[in-house]
Amino acid sequence: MKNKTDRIKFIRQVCLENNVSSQEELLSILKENGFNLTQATLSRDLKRLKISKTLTPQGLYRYVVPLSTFPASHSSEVKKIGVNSLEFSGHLAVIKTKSGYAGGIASEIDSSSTSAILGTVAGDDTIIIVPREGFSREEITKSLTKILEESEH
Amino acid sequence: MKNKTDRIKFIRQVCLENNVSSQEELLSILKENGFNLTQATLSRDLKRLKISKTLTPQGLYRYVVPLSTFPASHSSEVKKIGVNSLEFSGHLAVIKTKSGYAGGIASEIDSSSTSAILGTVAGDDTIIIVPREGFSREEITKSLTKILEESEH
DNA sequence: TTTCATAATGAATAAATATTCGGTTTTTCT
DNA sequence: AGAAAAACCGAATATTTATTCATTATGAAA
Repeated sequence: MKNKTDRIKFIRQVCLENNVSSQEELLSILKENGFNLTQATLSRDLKRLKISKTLTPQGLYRYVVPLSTFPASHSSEVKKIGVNSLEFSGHLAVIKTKSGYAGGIASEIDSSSTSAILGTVAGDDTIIIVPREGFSREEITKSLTKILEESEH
Repeated sequence: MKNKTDRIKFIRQVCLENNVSSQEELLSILKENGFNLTQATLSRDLKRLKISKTLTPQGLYRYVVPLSTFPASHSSEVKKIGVNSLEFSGHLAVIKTKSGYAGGIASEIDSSSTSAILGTVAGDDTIIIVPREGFSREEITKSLTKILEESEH
């Protein structure tokens, strides 16, 4: 019996690589691969992954993985080298960095694809961060902290 | 009694402007506006429009109109290569692109001289778009869709 | 106009998906 | 460790959505 993390990853993988069109179908694939669960759990997993059924241009149904989902992890409290400050203005967040660091750090943020952050643009020592609507400053801060920690090793 | 074409247009409009989360809800909006139909027909209409229920980052369900089904001046259904998504946050719009494409696409937007868009800045895979005051999200979406389609040949 | 084909639609139903409920396990906090 | 809280999950169920079936409208061709 495999654990939840593996299952979630596997579901994501299957939806990326195959053309799954219903939960029943996905469920049987999962069972073939040794994951034992019910449709109820699968429905919840899909919700966690924000995977939803959409229509292809051909009019077929298909589960698609949004770009912004990622496997979560835990945090301590280290701070990224090069980052000087994080401050909010209106609904934007701004990170000030050492000169020349902005681009590199911004791309780490981009590649983390946390759902809290819609996108970033960087100058030389400044990163403008556009949060997704509905996320609080606290949530944004948490996400950023986590990202900047994780990239530290 | 209004006709099918009007109804379809209206459905798209409502899904763009409101946060509809079920067919029942949409149905009652339609009825309030003089459209008389059943859930069966609505389901078919949504399928025609390729509108599907997706999950917001907050975990709420919502019907969304795909970028590619907007009525364009030239109705090529082609979506701009490199563009992954368009989303709004506050009064800004953000386009996510394939890595490295943001600059090129942003300059196409800049040179389009649409009155709806004040300016853009681009990172590596993100374009932040600053709309002109007084333009709705829908108008911005339409403008962008048109620009990205037109630049396709 | 009549005929034939096609599209549109609603009622009923099937199919698919989300959630509630209760029990269990896991994590967190002291 | 032990209590409290939170996460997890299946069974059953509620809800939501797609489709089938039958009927009526629409339109094109003879």
